[in-house]
Amino acid sequence: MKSKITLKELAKLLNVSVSTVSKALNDSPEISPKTAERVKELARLHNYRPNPVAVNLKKSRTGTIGVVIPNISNSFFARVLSGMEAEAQKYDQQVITYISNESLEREKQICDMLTSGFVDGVLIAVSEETQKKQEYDHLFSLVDYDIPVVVYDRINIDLPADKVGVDDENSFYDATNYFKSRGLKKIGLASAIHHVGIGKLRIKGYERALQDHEHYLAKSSKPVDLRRKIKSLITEKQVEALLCTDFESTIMATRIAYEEKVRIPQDLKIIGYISKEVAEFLTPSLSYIEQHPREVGERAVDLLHKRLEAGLEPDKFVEEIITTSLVHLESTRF
Amino acid sequence: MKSKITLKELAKLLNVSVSTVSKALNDSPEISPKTAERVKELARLHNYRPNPVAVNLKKSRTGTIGVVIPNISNSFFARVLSGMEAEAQKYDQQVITYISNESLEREKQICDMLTSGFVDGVLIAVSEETQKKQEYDHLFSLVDYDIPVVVYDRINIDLPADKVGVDDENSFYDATNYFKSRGLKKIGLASAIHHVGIGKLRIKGYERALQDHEHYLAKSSKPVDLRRKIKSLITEKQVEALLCTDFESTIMATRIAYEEKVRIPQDLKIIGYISKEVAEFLTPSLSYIEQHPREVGERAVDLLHKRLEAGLEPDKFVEEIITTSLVHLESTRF
DNA sequence: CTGAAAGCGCTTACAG
DNA sequence: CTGAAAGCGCTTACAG
Repeated sequence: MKSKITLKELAKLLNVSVSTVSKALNDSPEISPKTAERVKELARLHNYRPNPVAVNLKKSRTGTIGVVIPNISNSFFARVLSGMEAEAQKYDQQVITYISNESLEREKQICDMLTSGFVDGVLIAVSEETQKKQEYDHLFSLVDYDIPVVVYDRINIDLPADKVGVDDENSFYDATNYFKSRGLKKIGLASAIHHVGIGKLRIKGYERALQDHEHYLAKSSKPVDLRRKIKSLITEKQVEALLCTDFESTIMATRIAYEEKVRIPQDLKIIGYISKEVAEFLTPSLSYIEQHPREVGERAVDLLHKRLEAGLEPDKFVEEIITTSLVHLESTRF
Repeated sequence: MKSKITLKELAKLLNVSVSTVSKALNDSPEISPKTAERVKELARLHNYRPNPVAVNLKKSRTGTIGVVIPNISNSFFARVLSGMEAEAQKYDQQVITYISNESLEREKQICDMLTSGFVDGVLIAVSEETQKKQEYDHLFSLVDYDIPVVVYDRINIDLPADKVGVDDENSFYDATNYFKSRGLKKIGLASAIHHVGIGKLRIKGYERALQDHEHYLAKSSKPVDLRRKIKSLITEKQVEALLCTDFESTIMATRIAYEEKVRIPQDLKIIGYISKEVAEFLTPSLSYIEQHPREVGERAVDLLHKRLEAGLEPDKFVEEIITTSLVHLESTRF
């Protein structure tokens, strides 16, 4: 049972003052090499670690950053968090996690907590409900309290904050163009999330690339309807390729293709928005849009760090867009 | 731009001492109702919130709990975290998240950090590598530093700590018996995680229930091998039911059944260890073992809280097992 | 080069 | 009922 040793105790053991010990351990040039060595020696022996709470109080900071996540079961956000955690370690910041469960009410509670000084800065992806109701007062109050905020992923919101987003629109613009460039004419899109921001953007990218061609859309948040619509696209319209904006529509499309004996990729190419793990695992393996969630997390932490270190111009906010990649597996083989 | 007001400033405005303000805000009986009201009034007006770092320093605590997660992309752990976060809020504790990525090295680093006083207690599921190498020194050092530890999920480890686990063995024992009770004779099991603790337990439950019957096992961590073995079980051995210990084997089994025109549930019943979201979404929907991850998280936080409040007997550790439920969807319809 | 002092923002015995 | 003082464990001007 080791008990934590303090600066004061260390000082007593060494017969020097607390200030000397503190300076020695912090490599202050004021201290003689000899004393410094003595101090460090004993500190090492006792495995001394400064009490972070005391250090933070002294430095008027918390040493933590608050991360607000709408839905942790979504593996995209889970990976973003992972990137944040790794990057925060580099800056010796601890990550405090808050989960809003896509609820505006919960998000308000969280922001209220955050304004009382638990964290040095906040990384947030706003909840769906918040987006829908466009109620941003609680976010502005963070800003009012001088707490730096970085908005990540769901950046379509008018807030004086730095932002890190994913290039949703271009991902499907490029994917659609890829199919066009390979000579495909009938390119369809399936979506179970056409009503939310990222869904809209992906669809927009598809439509922008396809403005001169015919569109083939299967959109519904109701599984039964979506299934019917996708089936129609595959069997009646006989689309040659299908872009799927989300996990549900992707899995459904592959399943329907299989049931209808439409071969992937021979008769139908598919690109989905699913995670690498699932994509590689399916039969055939599924080409997917890689969003680089870890990078989103890392960049968000970096931006916050720069902001905290005053490395960014005040009142001028940065917006970073992480470019997606199209990863080709079996389902897009020509 | 509101700037945070301090006790001292509040005291000056009110012409009373800092102690009086502090006591008034903490509802000390020492303070006259009149003063208390005056103080609270002004505090409300300025939206005063005590600086948590200062309060924590004074109270010799951190106000945070550290959660170590092996793999946040695993939706089980994501949900556990969600439960922890919700429960921690109730106790006004902040959750600091650390992700070990199943790496012993990383886990050691994390534990090293944690011993220097960032948190009041630790909730940990040890990494796979740690389990395999059975190197637990870093965990013992947490205990040595008097940091209460609660081990969750992967509790098969000899550490003086409270534990919250899932009843992996019984889940498959019960599931197997369910099939037996319905008169099935050829009950198989597929696993891509037969080499790790939870996989072993699930298989053990299956074997215990089936001791007098023949076993039908398909185990491999290599997709190609696993696929071959599952296919053999389904087509050659013609098992009537299949228990799958993990996501990979579950998806693979349904796929193979479909390819081989083995109908689910008519010819083959399946129970898998997959999340509700995926289970309900598949065609047909898949019966699954619900592990109640949120509850695991909640109970872990509760235990830690009790331990911190000295509500648990010292040197006597609690082990809680969360009972799983078998959720019947279409794949087990008789 | 070393140390006494002030202070980060609180809480809490203790004196009056 | 109120306030001065000590202290949580540090850091950092400042004096010597």
